[in-house]
This record gives sequence, structure tokens and C-alpha cells, in this order.
Amino acid sequence: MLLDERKKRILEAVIEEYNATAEPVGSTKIATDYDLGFSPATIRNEMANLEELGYLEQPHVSAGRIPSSSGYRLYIDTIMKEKTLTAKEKQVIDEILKNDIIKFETLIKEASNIISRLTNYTSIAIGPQMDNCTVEEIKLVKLGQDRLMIVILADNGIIKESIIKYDGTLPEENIEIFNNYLNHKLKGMNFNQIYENINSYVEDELYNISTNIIPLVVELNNLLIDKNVEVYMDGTKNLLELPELKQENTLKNFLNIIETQDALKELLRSGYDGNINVYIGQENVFDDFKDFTIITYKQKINDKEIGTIGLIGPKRMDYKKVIPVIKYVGEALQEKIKGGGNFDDGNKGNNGDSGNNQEARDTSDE
Amino acid sequence: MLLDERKKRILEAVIEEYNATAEPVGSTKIATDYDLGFSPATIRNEMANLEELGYLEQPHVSAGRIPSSSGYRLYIDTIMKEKTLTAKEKQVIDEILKNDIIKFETLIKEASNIISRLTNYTSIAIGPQMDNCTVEEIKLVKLGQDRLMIVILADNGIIKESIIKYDGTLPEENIEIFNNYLNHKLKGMNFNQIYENINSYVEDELYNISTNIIPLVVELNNLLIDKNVEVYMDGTKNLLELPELKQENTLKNFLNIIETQDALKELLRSGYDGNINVYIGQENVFDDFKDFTIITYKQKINDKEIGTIGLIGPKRMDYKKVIPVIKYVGEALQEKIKGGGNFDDGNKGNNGDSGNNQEARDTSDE
DNA sequence: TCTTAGCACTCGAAAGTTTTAAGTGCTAAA
DNA sequence: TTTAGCACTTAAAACTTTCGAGTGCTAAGA
Repeated sequence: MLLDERKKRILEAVIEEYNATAEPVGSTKIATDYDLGFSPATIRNEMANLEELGYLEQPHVSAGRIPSSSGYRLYIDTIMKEKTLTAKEKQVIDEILKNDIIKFETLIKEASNIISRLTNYTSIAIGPQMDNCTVEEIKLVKLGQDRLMIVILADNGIIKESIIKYDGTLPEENIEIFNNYLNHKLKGMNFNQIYENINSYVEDELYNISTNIIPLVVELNNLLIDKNVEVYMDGTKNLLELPELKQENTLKNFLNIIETQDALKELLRSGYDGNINVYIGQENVFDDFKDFTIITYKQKINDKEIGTIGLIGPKRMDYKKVIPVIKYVGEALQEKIKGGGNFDDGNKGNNGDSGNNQEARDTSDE
Repeated sequence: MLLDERKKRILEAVIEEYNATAEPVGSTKIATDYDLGFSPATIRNEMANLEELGYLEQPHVSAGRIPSSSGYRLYIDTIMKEKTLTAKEKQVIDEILKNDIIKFETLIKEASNIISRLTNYTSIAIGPQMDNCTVEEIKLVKLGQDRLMIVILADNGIIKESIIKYDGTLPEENIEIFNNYLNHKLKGMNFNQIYENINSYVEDELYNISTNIIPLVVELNNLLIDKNVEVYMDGTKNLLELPELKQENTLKNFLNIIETQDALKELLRSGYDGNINVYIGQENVFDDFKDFTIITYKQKINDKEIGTIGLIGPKRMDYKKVIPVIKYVGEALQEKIKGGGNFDDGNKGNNGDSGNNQEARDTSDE
């Protein structure tokens, strides 16, 4: 259903007024403050129509209207004009992402932090999913008297490391042997594949050299699976201070979201990559999300998902501002990773998809 | 002021009843449920006395009594009998800490996680303070085509690492040179000392070999200071579900504590080490803490502070249970670190201070 | 035909009132 | 020294009233 211009202007006005006040918006307010050239009565009629079409809702008969999820959806997709970031904002973002640290977890945290600061909502981020990575290199590094650092470089550029201690009977030359052996055996192999069959690949043969290999193999194996992957969040307090969260129920839902994380993880892993994904309220199946909007930007390199950044906020959100922020940070991060990585296929540099201006979504109109 | 036995029993009963219900406790409740052998009227008189002495408080004249901070303090120090952990609980703790991972950050997170699960409060933990550490070893590890991992082993056994990329013009043999040079120059030196004067130690000389050393030196230097040290927390939702947190004000304070973290950091860094520290309500100067109790156990090795674990909960807390839990986990962790570290001074094993049964505190009676 | 002034109506929120019950402190008797 | 008895206090809950924002409908005007 395409709306005529007047309905669009009224929907826009209602959304912007509601965004500012968090109170249901009445016809008189629109008529006096938004200069549309119609009387409250006319606007009243149009608002009744917009409600019938499902774009507005009325909490009760003697209240004003609030935007519905589909109202917001329509607004985002076809009505609003995105603000452009100020030079200063861009500068802040560029500055923070412009350093030599190439540890993806650090980068994603930095990005997340900027997002919550620039938007005043709660930023969310998740690290790489290693399921389908392959091993590019393994390094064993002796540290001090009795510790061994295990480092795995994956084909998506992510580095995993852990430290074990051994009981002092692992001679330097054995480390060398293990190192070579592990690289020889595991290079190019899939993480999952190794994880499920590590013993058949490794243990028997190395056993002969030293039983001290066991904890090493165990820990190496642990590095291959993403147990306890956590969603990184910043600025939770921002949300908690919003009027929406004063409602006991909404607060409970929010706390559930941030503590359980399962649904959030799923959402962060799904969606299109290299583009903005916007999930408004009930567009998410999870009941806890019904009063929130989640915006994500998935990072990909060499066709491997390496993490997602984004934000969670109330449905009443300054989309005009927030979406460009996520876009800019997401693209900057993507550039940074591509430009800085110099990964095995030699595809260095950007591939020019940053002009893409269309929102992705994975739900249908309701 | 020493209390007679009857007052102690009544204070104990009030605290236990209040712990269970979070409601002000009346004289009749105590008389009927706690079998002290006195009528409500007698208990009423004693409660009035206890209030005068500052151990109980009355929200309003027609309500029962609640324990004050000094009431809790007295209870913890001289009245309650600590529960001993069940065999099962001990087993759970031992199991989780019994693995070959020697990365302190991981250990402290595991410990923190157990605490929140066993107590149903919010566990808190902070990693090592590196201020006065010295460098024991530096390793540069080449990864893939263009990345370099910098690893620093400190004299407290803590390992710091980061990854930088370089522009592909750093030949393998130079890495070796840098590695040796850095170890030669910096081994045994104090972190702070290096941080403040890194240029005078390093840059000039290495400059001649390659200007590519610069990002390496910058990042190495970053590793030496604890910027952005974060307090690790687990089970925040546990607290948010308590009736105390239903009060807007208390909720705000809690959110402030977990978001700002500054005060919490200070608290976690202070206190006695190798022993329990209990901070009840106003005993803390920070206003946000006034409705909470914080219990900490500071970890130390070779006279260096290497982190603190603990918990934050409401003043109304099952101290009899919680204190032994923190003690047990704290001691187990301490053992684990000492036993597993095999640090440079050869002081392997435990030094037998785990029988210590006395609570430390750093505030005076009020 | 479209717009709008006018007006009766609805209903939640705020303010005010009454009722209830938990718990106290004091007095006087055991 | 203890306790039964009782008047008193007060927060919380339940109920009632008032207020006002905003609506939808009707009929008149452009």
C-alpha cells in the first residue's frame, strides 16, 4: 500500500514527535507544531486512516497515536532522509580505528564503544565465528620456565591463543618437533573437522615422543571451538535511563536479553553482511525483543563471517542519525580489516561497496 | 559495647528473618518462630535497646526492625557460625579450577563464574595490576605474511600479548635482531620505568635497522600500561531480580556501580590480600555502595598483586554461606596459582596460610 | 468534494479519601 | 523481671472523585 504525500508527512511528523517525547501524539500537536497546513480535524481523519492501515496505534481511545513497527518500517524504508555525519563525528570514528592494532577482538570493541557513545544507545558486538575456518599456521612459543603459548592463525585472519603449563619435562627440541608436526598435519584443515577427530590426527604418533603432549593437544582443541563466545556490550546504562525502561516489563525483557544473550547471538550471526540490518520490535520472533529495535552490520572477509557490530535501542529511535552512524562505522571497520589484513588470496584493499545505500532486512511486511 | 547473650540471639534472629524475607521484622514473628523463650513484649523491649545501640533500624514507627550496617558487622564478626561448604560444592570448585590453563585472566573469570553461580549474587573480579612488574621475557612471533605478535612475560607470571601488522618489509632476520635486542635491553626492567622512557631505551638504536620498528615499539609500550582495565562481572541479573533493586534509587546506584567501575576498581585493589574483606553499606565512602555489601579476596604472588575476586550483593545477604564460598574459591585460586606457577624465585607450593579464619576489614567501628 | 469548527463522549492519570492491618510503646499486674 | 492488654501510629491498599487530553462524528463553509 503506497501512501499519498499527506499521509507520509503526517506519519513522519507523528514519528518525529513521538521520538522526541515518548508520549502518544495528538492531532492538535501536529497541526500547531508541524506546519502541514491542515486543521487538527483533518489530521485527525488521516491519523484514523493511518491506524486502519496499521502504521499507527492508539494506546486507548482518549489518547494520541504512537507509531507501530510497520509504521517505523515504512518510515525507515521510504520516508526518512538520513542525516550525514558531521566532519567531527567522522573524524572521531576514523581516529579510533586508525591504529596498528590488528587484533580483531580489540577493533570490534573499539567500534562498539564508539557506537554507544555516538548514539547514546547500547552497542552490541560479537566476535568471529570460527566454525568453518581452516588452520593457516600454528605456533608454539615457550615462555619462561614451564609455559607454552599455543597460537593458531586462521584463514579469516583471526588469531586464537592460549597458554598452558607443562611439568618441566618438555625439552626445547621437542617443542620444535611438535610445532612442525602440528603444522604439517593440520595446516589447511577445517576447525570443526579437527575438533571432532583430533585424536586420530595427532595423539597416537606424538605419544611416542612424550606424553606431555596431552595437555597441549587438549588445549589446542579447545581453541578450535567457540565455547563461551560472549556478546560484547557497551552503554547498557544508556538504555536503562530511557522512559520505556521504567516499565517493569520492558526492563525485565531488556535484562533478559543482555543476560541470556542467546537470541542476541543468533541475531548478530544472521542478517546480510556488508550492509545494515534493521530489526524492529515484533519483526523479531523473540518475545523479549518486542519493544526494541536492533541494528546490525556484519563483517565479512574472504567470504568468512568474522563478527558483527550493532546496537540495541527502543523502537522509538533517531533512525535518521543512528543508521548512518552504524553504516559509517561498519564500513570503516570493513575497510580497515580488508586494507590491513593482506590475507592469503591477495585481495588487498577495498572493493568499492561502500556506496550502497539500501537497507537490508530479513522479514516480510506484516 | 558487648551484648549479652539474649540480645545477640535476638539480633541474630532479626538478621536471619530479614535475610529471608526482605521485610521489616516484628517482635511477634521472632517470638513465635525463633523459640527464644520470651514473649513479644520482652523482645520488643530488647529490640528497642538494640535500636538505641545502633544495631537495628526502624523504617517508620509502625513497622518492624531491619538490621543496620553495624548490626551486620557485629553479626559477621562475633555472632554467626560459618557454614562449611558441602562436599559437592567443594568438588565443583576444585573441578573447575583443576585444568592446565595457566592464563590468569581465564582463571579469574572461571573463579568469578563459580562464585556467582554458588551464591546467586553478582561476582566481580579484576585482573593483575602491572604497575610494579618487571619484564622477564619478550618474544616476537611472526604470524602469516605480515603480522607480528608481541608477548611479554612479567615477573608475576602474567603474560601480555598483542598483535600488530607491518607493511611487509620486515625480514625474518630483523625480527630475530629486534627480539634479542629488546630482551637484552628490557629484561628485568620495571614496566613503569620502561613506559616513561621507552624512547631513550630503544628507538634511536633500532631506527637504523628499520623504521618499521616504530609501530612495534608503540604497541609494546601500550602493553605495559593498564589502560582500560575492566572489572569482570558475572550474574548481574541475579541482583537485578532482588526486591531491593525494585527501588528506583537502589537500581540507579547499582547501574552506576557496574557502568562506572571506578569505585569498584579502587575497592578491588584495596583491602588485605590472602584474606576475606567485607565492606558493608556505608562502610564504603562511595554513596552508590550504601545499600550493598562487597566481599573481596585479593590474590598475591611473590608480593605482587595479581588480581582480586569477589562479589557484590545486597546488605541483606546470607553471610554464613557466602563468606565461606569466597574464602574457599579465593584460597583454591591462590593455591592453584602458587602451585602451578613455578616462578623465578623457586618458591613453589603453598605456604600454609589457608587455615586463617579471621576476617579482615579496613574500616573502624562506627 | 474537501476541510474544519463545534461538541459530546471516553478513559487514563492524578488527587483525594477511607479502610486495613501490622507493629509499636506504655502501663499495670503477675 | 516478664508479660498481657490496649491505645496509638502509619504505610499501604482499596476505593472514589476530578481533570483534561484527545477522540469521532456532525453539520456548516469553501
